[in-house]
Amino acid sequence: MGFLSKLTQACTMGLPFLPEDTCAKAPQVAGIKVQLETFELWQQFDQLGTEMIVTKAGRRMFPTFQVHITGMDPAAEYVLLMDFIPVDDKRYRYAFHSSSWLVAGRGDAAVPGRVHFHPDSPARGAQWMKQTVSFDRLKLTNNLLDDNGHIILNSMHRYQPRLHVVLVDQRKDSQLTAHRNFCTFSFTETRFTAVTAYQNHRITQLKIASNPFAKGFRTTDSDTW
Amino acid sequence: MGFLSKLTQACTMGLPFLPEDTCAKAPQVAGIKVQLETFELWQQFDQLGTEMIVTKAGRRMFPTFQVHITGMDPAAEYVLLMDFIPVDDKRYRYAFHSSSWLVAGRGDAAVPGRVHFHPDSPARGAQWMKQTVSFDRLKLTNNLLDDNGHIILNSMHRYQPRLHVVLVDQRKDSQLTAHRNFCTFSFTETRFTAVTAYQNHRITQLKIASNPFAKGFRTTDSDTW
DNA sequence: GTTTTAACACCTAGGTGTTAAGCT
DNA sequence: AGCTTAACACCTAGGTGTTAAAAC
Repeated sequence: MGFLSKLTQACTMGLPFLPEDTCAKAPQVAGIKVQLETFELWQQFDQLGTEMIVTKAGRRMFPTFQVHITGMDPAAEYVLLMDFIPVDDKRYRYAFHSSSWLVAGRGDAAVPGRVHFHPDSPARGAQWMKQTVSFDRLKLTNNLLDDNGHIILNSMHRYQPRLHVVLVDQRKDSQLTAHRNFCTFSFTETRFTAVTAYQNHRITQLKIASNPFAKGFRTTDSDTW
Repeated sequence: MGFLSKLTQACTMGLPFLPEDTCAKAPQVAGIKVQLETFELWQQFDQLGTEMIVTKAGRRMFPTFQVHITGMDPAAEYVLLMDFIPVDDKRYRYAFHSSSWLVAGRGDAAVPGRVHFHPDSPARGAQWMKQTVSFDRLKLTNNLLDDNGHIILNSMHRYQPRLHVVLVDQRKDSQLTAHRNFCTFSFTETRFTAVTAYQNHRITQLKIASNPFAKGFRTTDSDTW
């Protein structure tokens, strides 16, 4: 089995969600620090209840998940990838009259678990640390039969994005040590509800105000963010 | 020294230009066949004397260098890269009155030799063979101090693009066998003169007629290609 | 009634040759 | 004179929320 296949398995199967960063004790990953970029923007969305559009063809996230990394071994090789785990086993619906989310029953059947490898992977620590690492190519879809490698999510369900930093072990015949030499980072500010159409109008307005691609919908009064 | 550094050195230094494809006898590269895509278009340009624009910021090639590959080991890993070698040691100028290229003296000082790695490298044979491999991200520049990793060329000089297919040897502590386990392919139809502005008006017309990005300059009479 | 889809106008981002000015 | 540069209008390609219709 190839490296990526093994890694995919390891990352989608056995990893429990932990609210804090988890690092193995291997010297080349233990010291890694990850800082969420555009943190203030994520916070603004989070306070309103972030929503992310999912479409059949795949939709980018906004805000984009991007991080600044320190503490890697500059010469060592790492793979960076993201996955999304359900926050709970509930389905939600939005009550427009009260402008709030309500639990609408148990979660739907789990979708095919997928991961998104950062396209620069694998690369050396020096490269990852040189500048902001952006996952802007990542797309979300609600198409269970998606054939483009996009992340599949259930609409009206809540998800927590996670970042995994995996050390590529160069030693010949080493068992892939993905279960040991990796770190997992999650930022609770990046949680969101997957939707096919925006529910909370204030989320729509914040997206329009902050996403350059939505500039066409800006009015003078929504410019103040 | 890293893999790519070694490879870069190996490819820019010691490789003599050969008009025919050259393959080492290693079983995983000896059977590789490479077919130039959009061959007819390249031929049309070649018959007129292909010109490629070079700019300070970097300019794509048109036609794009793209190939279809067969005969790889589907499970083996390969790196694909391109370089450009001078066809001769001459400088050219275009005689408008006779619509032909003339030798204008000896070639200028050689530019920094660079290679362009296909961004999907390294990847398995199965991946490379699955669909057309396109080098559309490759850019040509005349800026000797270019900092973007673009291919540096002398304007008014003739060049031959080359494709190198390098087998990535997975064995630990194997000396990098780039000097043995690789193939080089060149297609004489892809030779061109680097220019900062088009010289032959028929080349301009064929570019306008065939490059979608130049559609704005099409007239009804140049549509017939 | 709620959720999803597809077409759409309006953007960003960047690839074209043109053109006029600048360089040597 | 020959060659190069930079601004430009006009494209391609694709990321936005909107909207009305469709699906369930």
